[in-house]
Amino acid sequence: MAPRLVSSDELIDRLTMLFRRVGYEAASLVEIAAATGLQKSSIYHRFPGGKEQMAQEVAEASGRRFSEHVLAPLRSNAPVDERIGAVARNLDLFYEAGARSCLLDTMSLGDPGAGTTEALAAAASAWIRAFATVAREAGATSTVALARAQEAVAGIEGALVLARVTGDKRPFARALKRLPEILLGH
Amino acid sequence: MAPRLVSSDELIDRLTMLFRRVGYEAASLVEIAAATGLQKSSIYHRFPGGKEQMAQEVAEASGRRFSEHVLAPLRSNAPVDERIGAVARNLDLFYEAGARSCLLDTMSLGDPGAGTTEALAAAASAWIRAFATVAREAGATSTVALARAQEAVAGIEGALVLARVTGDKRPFARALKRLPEILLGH
DNA sequence: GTCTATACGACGATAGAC
DNA sequence: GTCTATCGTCGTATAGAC
Repeated sequence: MAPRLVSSDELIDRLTMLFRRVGYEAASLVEIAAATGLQKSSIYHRFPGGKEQMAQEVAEASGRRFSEHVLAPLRSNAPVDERIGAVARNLDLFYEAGARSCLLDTMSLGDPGAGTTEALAAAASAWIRAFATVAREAGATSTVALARAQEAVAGIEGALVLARVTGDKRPFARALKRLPEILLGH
Repeated sequence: MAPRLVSSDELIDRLTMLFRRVGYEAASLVEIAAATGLQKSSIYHRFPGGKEQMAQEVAEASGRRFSEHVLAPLRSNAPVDERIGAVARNLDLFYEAGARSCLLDTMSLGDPGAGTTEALAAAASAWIRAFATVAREAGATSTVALARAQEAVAGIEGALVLARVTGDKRPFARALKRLPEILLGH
């Protein structure tokens, strides 16, 4: 049994980077091999289900990590605005100040398979739910909290699209800055 | 000279629909032929530059039409809030209440060629500029007006991403409803 | 578990008849 | 201008040695 040249975590990491950058369809196996440092057939040994399985595992892992790391401060017992500030800083790192696209966007085009589509939907819902919980703590009804959470997430996703298309990352910075106002009410 | 089975405008229309739905990379020539009702080689007669030329012409035409039709009410001399309301209704039709994705998003992944990328950037800038002009009319400085315009466009683009991923189109409706507040100041 | 080599279908694109 | 037929390449995926 030859030693693993690339750990499972690192493999997912590098695939995640690739899918975020070019999306699902444009990520060819040649690029996947180059990005991971493995040969095509070695990758199939890790993902017998091929590209669809890679996409699904990336989507699932990314949703998990986003929840565990980026959104983690929301579950602390610091003051609400401090928690939101911490999440904003995490988001700035996660999206590299707007330079990196979001998997929810880039992997939801083409035909990445049902499993991936479900994983993306689940990740989006979890994010929105986490934001909505904070809004509720600030006194909003569950309906209003959901709307505020969706507005906040949409603002971030849209700013990332703008950054990719126009190169201007300032809207992303402002979307993060507005986060407290949006979630806590204007 | 055989008669044109599909007019040039209709050809662009159908290609636009396809690219909005699946993006650039996932739009294969087989799908393009099916969507347009022409054979692959007939399409090459119209677009000798192949898929890249199709993408570029679609991006350019879409930017033009968006400016001429969707954003047109902004250039009338009705009261500002009425103009914005008219644009919101146009946007609702253009994006079919959130059911259709935006070309700025779906065609900015993969490698659609330099011409397409430039056309998308130009279209995004024109949209933002049009919104910013309205904000300036409402008394905002040019810096603030730009920020408001970008916030408004990002809100719409993000809501479209959310709609595609989660299936929930309500954030899009709310993004349109917020349009006056955002552009005219809170 | 990784590699080289290869199968083979789908892809973008072209040739040439009508 | 449209079609049928076809080209070469690149795509995903496998086989089998080490």
